[in-house]
Amino acid sequence: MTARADDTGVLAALAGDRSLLNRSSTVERVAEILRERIIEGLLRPGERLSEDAIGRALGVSRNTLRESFRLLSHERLVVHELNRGVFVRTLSAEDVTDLYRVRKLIEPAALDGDVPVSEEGLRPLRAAIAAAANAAAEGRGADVGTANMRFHQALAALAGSARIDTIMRQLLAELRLVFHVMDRPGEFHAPYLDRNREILGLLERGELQQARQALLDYLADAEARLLAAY
Amino acid sequence: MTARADDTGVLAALAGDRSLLNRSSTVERVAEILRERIIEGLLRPGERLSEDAIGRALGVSRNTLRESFRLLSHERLVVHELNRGVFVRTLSAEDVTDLYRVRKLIEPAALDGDVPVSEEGLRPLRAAIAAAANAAAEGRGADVGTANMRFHQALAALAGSARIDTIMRQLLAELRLVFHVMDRPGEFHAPYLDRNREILGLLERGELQQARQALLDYLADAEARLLAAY
DNA sequence: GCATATTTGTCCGTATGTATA
DNA sequence: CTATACATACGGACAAATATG
Repeated sequence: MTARADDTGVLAALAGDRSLLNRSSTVERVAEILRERIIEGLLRPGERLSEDAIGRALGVSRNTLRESFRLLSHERLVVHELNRGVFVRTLSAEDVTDLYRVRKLIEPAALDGDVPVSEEGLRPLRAAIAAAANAAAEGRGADVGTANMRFHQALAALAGSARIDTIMRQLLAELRLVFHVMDRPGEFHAPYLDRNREILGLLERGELQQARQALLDYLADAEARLLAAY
Repeated sequence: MTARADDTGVLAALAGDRSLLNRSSTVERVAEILRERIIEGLLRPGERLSEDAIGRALGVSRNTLRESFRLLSHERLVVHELNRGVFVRTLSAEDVTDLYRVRKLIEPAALDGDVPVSEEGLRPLRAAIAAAANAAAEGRGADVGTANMRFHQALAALAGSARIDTIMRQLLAELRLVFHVMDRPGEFHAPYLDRNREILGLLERGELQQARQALLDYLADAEARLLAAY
């Protein structure tokens, strides 16, 4: 932070917020900020996002902010109601069912091949497990969830498809919205660390079919627990 | 649904004109117009969409138009290049491969169950076949393609998932971009009318596994022919 | 149910930065 | 390198819809 402050500080002073290094538009950066706030639960489901208030808070014009809103609405993180504004999405039990229907389709498919998972494929899986273990040891429940999702993102990535990666990323972002209407979102993920570890172990030993079955069990269990909370 | 109908049903009846009678915003209507133009090939891959020219042509302000562009860029139909504008997307051979990777994942999955396809599920499939046959008989090649895609959209819909429907719709829209860089897009679809008919026949007879295999053959064949054209 | 205040939807003008002929 | 065209972003305006007292 201190090291970067020198570099970006000068550029930021000269070129406003848009530095030469940062090749993204204000619209995209604002969308990124809001996306993060929503995913972290700082902006809670059902909450209205006021153009005036948020535009003022972030120091951007209404027009710019509205473009960001359009991006987020396309990601299903917010809903846009005509003449009423945008609201953080509130998911229904049917949404949960549907999200898991797609997860059960996409994630196991990544393990359908007969060839063992490559070392490059395993690395992000191990990293996610390690991050989850650390977060759990330090009692950071929310971070356990984040690492957990990174594990499953990495699982889907084994399919080697850019579009599947995108689909999976959006599914997991939506799923975050579910956690934020639960009582104790932090506790939800804890039990799954071991199950993910088991899946990873099976993958390392090349037992793809068992890994696939363990994954299916995991998904069925997680879905059932989420639905029970609704 | 029925339990909530008392609360939301009344409200929906009063305020629901929004979703039924009409009333999408200008932004969405403009996006819809552009989406159609792109899908039909009137706006060709690589073409730049000038804010000024299109805004003037459609009679909307640049701010409104830019919001529409954001939606389309999120659908991958256009690419947004910073400070250069938006362009109709041009797909690569890798894109084709990736699109079919996802198709091969999603479409056969809709036939994975053991239960025969319901009558409601078969109806849109038959309608699509009939539309394709009509278009073929009248030499409307482009419409054969449209009907063909509707058939596969209906196939994916058998999964009963709103999100899969959306994913499929976007995949097929992207795929249209591929056809528009080919020499004779109209001719591409003609041979597949019979194959779709075959799939439908197998589904009607409840032979799901054979239908699934025929579908996989279809997809492999279509992918190969598209890649050959690249 | 009404009158008022607030907020969104849309358009316009403009200043600045960026890309390109 | 300059000139030109264009995108980016801002702020103001006003009508229309919605929320509030």
